[in-house]
Amino acid sequence: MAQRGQSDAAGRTPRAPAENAAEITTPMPTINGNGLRDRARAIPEAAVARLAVYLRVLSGMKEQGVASVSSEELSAAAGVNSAKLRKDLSYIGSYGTRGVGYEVEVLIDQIERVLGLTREQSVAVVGIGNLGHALANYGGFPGRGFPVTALFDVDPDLMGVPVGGIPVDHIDDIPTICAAREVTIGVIATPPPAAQAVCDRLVQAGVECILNFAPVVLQVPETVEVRKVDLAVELQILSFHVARRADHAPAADVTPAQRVNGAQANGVVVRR
Amino acid sequence: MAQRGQSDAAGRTPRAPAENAAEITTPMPTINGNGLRDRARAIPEAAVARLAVYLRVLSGMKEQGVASVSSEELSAAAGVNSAKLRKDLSYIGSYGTRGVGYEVEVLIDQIERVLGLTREQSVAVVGIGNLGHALANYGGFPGRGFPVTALFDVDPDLMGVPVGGIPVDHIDDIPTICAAREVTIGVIATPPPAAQAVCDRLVQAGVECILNFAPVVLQVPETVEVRKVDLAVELQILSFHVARRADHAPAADVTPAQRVNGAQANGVVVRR
DNA sequence: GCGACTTTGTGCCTGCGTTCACAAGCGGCT
DNA sequence: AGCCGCTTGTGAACGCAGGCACAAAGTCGC
Repeated sequence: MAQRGQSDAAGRTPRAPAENAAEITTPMPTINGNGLRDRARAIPEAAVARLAVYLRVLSGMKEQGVASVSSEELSAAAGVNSAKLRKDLSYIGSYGTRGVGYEVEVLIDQIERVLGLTREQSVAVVGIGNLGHALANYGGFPGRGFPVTALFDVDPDLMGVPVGGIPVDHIDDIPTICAAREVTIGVIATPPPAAQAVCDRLVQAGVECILNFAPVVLQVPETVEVRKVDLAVELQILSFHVARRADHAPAADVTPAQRVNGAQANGVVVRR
Repeated sequence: MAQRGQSDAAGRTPRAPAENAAEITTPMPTINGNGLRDRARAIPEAAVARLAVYLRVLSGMKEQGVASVSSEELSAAAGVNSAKLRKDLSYIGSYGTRGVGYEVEVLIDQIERVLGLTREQSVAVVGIGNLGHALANYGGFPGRGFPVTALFDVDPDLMGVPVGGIPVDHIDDIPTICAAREVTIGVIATPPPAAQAVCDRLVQAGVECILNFAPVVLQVPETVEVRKVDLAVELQILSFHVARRADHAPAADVTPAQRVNGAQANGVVVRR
């Protein structure tokens, strides 16, 4: 119960959203040091993912010279409901102006701050196959980047060969090199059998966040955050939908002719 | 019938249970009644994603000669709660034997049936850059595959060059070639500016499911299913967690175990 | 300077997905 | 043959996320 109380009833609502969410899940405030950025804890995971999308859209707008944007415009461009967008933004504070909208630059700065993009995150990619190559060259992230500072593989032919400007090292060197280069995010793009071993080495090196492309369930200490991207699963989900359609409406079959590509979205007419 | 009123109150901390209990009214989604496969409609999206994971684990078990498995074992291997696993499986029918477990082969067959893997889904990959190469060569999917039957790009140097055994065609030929090869799933791995145009062509070709790797929000008719994989967003989510940790516990910490988020092991101790 | 208009921020309600706990059911043991 | 232990399948509770709708708050026009 930090400084809540009647302030939100009285007029100002400093950081109300953090309250009602935290109230249920975590009775323990744990406002260590500064109570300022602590509300970041209360942001729902799903909202974080969307914030990243908003950030990209905003970056594009900034480049086009757009200075101000309303929740309606931004939500349309990001493909979400405008109420949801406003709620997402309210998690990180109140940076809008009623009757006007949001200042693009301010919003960009705030989202970057919350997402931790103000300090660069070193990334290590393990497994320099096709996918690893793609990732190593992916350098062009929007706004601040995630510099890939280390590459690893087991293939002797790859050792020392630079890919995307970074030489490849042997996975046995993961602990030393990652620690030395202060890698904070590890990306696993190895064949499935090697993934767990690689993961263990990354953890050993102090990496606390891992993006896993290998189709295996990694076992990690609970201090380590893992996100998984599984191409096969994505395809199978789509396959499910194909099958569902086929079962569901066997009559309305594929008729390419009648399906004129109407750029009809969900009622949203975003042109850009 | 369940006298759970007592046993529940015994070990729980009920907070105002009266309110929400008011209107449960189970939707009753017209499940079975006739045992048709039409109930596939009722499977939650999240459950479908997990079914794909179970399928992979089961395939591995089958190869190792495992004939039968309990929900406890399977859930541990898949990194989920055992109750959740059983509920997921119950969506597709009752194929377990009480007191024993599930027959691996039966489960594999049923999951494949529900996911629509019994008929092969032709996949087209558009954008043969680094990522496109990786996808084109990804052929080795578990169990039944998703044969990649068409590749497209705009680069004249790539035309006709086989990648992963399939020649590359120009994106202008998407409508004809995709229709001819009965492509059901399109994968977009192009640069962002080209994505929407490619998407339109795929839709025009009759493709109803699209996997989008380009960081743009695609506008499609509502008959088309789009799934998005965004590497930058994934990294930014991880970055958020790095930042949260840094703010939260500058020193060695005890992670708030409340969210071991991510479908990873929930304190499940796995052999090895 | 005041009123009307615009847009944000959010309380509340609804619905979905996850979790819990237990009865039903099956096999093996005595 | 009957009981006992194990495991499934599921009804019900719980918590989170999404969406509506409105009051608060600021701007613009007159």
